[in-house]
Amino acid sequence: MNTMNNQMPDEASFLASYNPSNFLPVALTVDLVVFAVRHKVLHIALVKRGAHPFLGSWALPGGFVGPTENALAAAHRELEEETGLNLGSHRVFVEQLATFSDPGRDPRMRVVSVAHVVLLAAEGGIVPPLCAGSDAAHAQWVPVHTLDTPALAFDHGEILRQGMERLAGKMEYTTIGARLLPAQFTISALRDVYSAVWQVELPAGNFTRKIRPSLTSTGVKVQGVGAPASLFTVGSDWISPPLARPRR
Amino acid sequence: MNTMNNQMPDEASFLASYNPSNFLPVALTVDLVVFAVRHKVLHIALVKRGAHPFLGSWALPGGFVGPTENALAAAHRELEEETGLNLGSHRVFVEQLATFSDPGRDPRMRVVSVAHVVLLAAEGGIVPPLCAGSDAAHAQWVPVHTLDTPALAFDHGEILRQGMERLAGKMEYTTIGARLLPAQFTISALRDVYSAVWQVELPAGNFTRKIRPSLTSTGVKVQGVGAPASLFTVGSDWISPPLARPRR
DNA sequence: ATTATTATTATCAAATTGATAATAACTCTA
DNA sequence: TAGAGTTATTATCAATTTGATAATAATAAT
Repeated sequence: MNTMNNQMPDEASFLASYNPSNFLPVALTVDLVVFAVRHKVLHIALVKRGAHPFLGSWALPGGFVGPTENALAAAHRELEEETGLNLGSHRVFVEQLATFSDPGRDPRMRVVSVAHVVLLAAEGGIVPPLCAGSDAAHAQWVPVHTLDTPALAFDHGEILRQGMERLAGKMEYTTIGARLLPAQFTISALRDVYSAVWQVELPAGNFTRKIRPSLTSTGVKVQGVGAPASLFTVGSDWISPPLARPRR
Repeated sequence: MNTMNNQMPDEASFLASYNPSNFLPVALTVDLVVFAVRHKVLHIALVKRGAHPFLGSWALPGGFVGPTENALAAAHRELEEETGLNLGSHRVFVEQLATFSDPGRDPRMRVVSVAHVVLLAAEGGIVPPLCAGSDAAHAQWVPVHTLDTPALAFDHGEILRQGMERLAGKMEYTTIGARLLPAQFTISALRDVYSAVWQVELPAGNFTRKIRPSLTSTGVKVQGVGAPASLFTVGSDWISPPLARPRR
């Protein structure tokens, strides 16, 4: 078998079969829609751009995918680098959102970005502060529901919109909302997450009745303002039947 | 304003700010999971590879994203080129699935692929035949549920798995299944789509009761083997409350 | 004409829902 | 320390929805 010398003709036939005149290398990046619930308000991590284009505008954190990593690994790495978060000491959840590839989305060159949704667990409503990343950009938590999304840099407003829809939608039929809380949490804290994301108040009694089958009680109780509440962990990733998101 | 000469320093600072040592150009492709229901059986379009690697294996249709098109446009173009389908004369639905970027997914070079789900409408259980594409690869409809997915080329088995999960999942809460049928269809035909995708028989009476609010009757009736059935169009993209997919 | 097949509507007990209240266990404040 | 206020959890119940099954009707096949 000719193992040594078929590498080159192989790649040549590969390119030929795919019509090389249509082939152009692109830069691959990741963009991160990082959510956290601070004091019952849904926030997103944004960086202020320190260079043209969109100098001074808010943008999503992100960066290039390296030659030896996939997009998911790049998302984890950039999360640390751009926000200063120590992933070893925080609960984070990352999932791919969608890829944005319009030829003109970056005015400088062909940049294709794989957007990700990141959920950062808050402890008692407190979220770790963000530090300026490896580039000088200023990073900050910003409330999402009062944000002027069209003012974001590039197509980041549309990415954020899709990220919010993904989070809100998946919270109907999965326990993904618990990723915004510590591993052990009260049902009320989870209900506060739903209120922050869906922007509605859910009746406590019925919420407990419907979410309970997806949770596992630890038996431990914690003191709050009123009666003590049990701590739960996620028992199932699925909520069946799904919670109905009240639509206006 | 220095519009003319800040292009170069701008791009330089862009690259610098993103750590250029981690930057590597990649080839961007699309892969297509093309579904159609033939005679009540869910099929997928596959091409037989005519070159190394994976010579002779089944693979998903796909190809490079051109310099002036986004991934969605490339998906439409490659669908025509690789399967010989005339998009002007068939109902097709295309939506992005996910992006696959593992460094080793193609042994020849760094290829990042944006996978798409494509739904092709069958007319009376008949699906247009596939022709060999612009490259010599042989294209064919293959029943999905009896397919040895791990035997597919590259990571196409995993892409197919995610595509099937997307289709089956979205059919719980949207009328996307109707995209596998002509614009006007009977409730029974739609139920057959659900049976083909979910691999379960759904009771006819209850299915009608639950799907009806999402459909619009045309008033026209068609003759089949039994009683005449009304033709419907999609009235709403959403099914609320969702249909419960029976799980084993 | 009779039988078989299918679409559609109907029926009904069981399960689920939304709304509301009851109860219990705590903190806060005077 | 005795209310008053707050919250978690369970309970209640009428209204709605569900799954199962049947009834009805309209056609083709024999």
